[in-house]
Amino acid sequence: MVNENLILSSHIDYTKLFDALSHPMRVKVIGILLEKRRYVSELAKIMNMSRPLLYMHLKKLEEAAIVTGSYEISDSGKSMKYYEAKSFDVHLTPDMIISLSETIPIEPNGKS
Amino acid sequence: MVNENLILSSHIDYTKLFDALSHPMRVKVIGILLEKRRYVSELAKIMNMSRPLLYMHLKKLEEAAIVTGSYEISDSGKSMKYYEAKSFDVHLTPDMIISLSETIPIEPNGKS
DNA sequence: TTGATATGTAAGCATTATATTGCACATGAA
DNA sequence: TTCATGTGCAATATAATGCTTACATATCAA
Repeated sequence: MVNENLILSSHIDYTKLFDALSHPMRVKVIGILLEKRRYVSELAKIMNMSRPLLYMHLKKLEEAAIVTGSYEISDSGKSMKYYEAKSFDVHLTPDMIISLSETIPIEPNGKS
Repeated sequence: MVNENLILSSHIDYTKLFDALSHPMRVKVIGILLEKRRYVSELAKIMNMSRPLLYMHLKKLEEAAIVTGSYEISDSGKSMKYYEAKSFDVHLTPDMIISLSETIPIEPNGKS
């Protein structure tokens, strides 16, 4: 049986993954969500961060498939958006980077 | 004996590391330099990239301590700047991110 | 009805990142 | 001297990020 909460390495967009991990506050968010799922306002309070800014970071994390959000109706009837972190297992080594590097084409002007 | 070509995990600035890896062309550069060291103009030709742009990327990689540059006088007497990639071994797992997350303070406004 | 709490998102602004063009200097070989 | 090749970097333009303030809607409880 496949663990659906684990990101499969073959499906990873590494550029997005590394970009998602390139900001301390996003790493912090992942750390918090790995421990326990949280809804947006709750997370914003913990992080001491405005919701618009938090949304921006969550969007990046979601695009990198590190976290997922889902709506839920609380007992009191309010709509809550819960975020949780997925599991992952990426081994960063020279061989891994060489393999990854070989999948990257060299464009005419070095762009990508 | 310590392998001086290996980045020790205890010395890694992960934000800089991930930021360095967040651009495809930089990953490509690392892949190329892991295979063989190259001097700047040579690398620029391989990458099909202007030197100023390549310098910008190399600067980021150097700040993340993934590559190092050094000058050398060629047989013909010209000054060449050679770049080579260091080795590394980073295991990206939930536990690792949680540990990393715990080192990141929460600032008053979520900044960092 | 008002207040607290949840959602979402638009608009503006400052700062970085990315990428180009152009110039300068040095050396060896033709 | 001129050409090819190596070095470095300034100046500029454009795009993307990061962050704030503000507004809008919805529900429950007082």
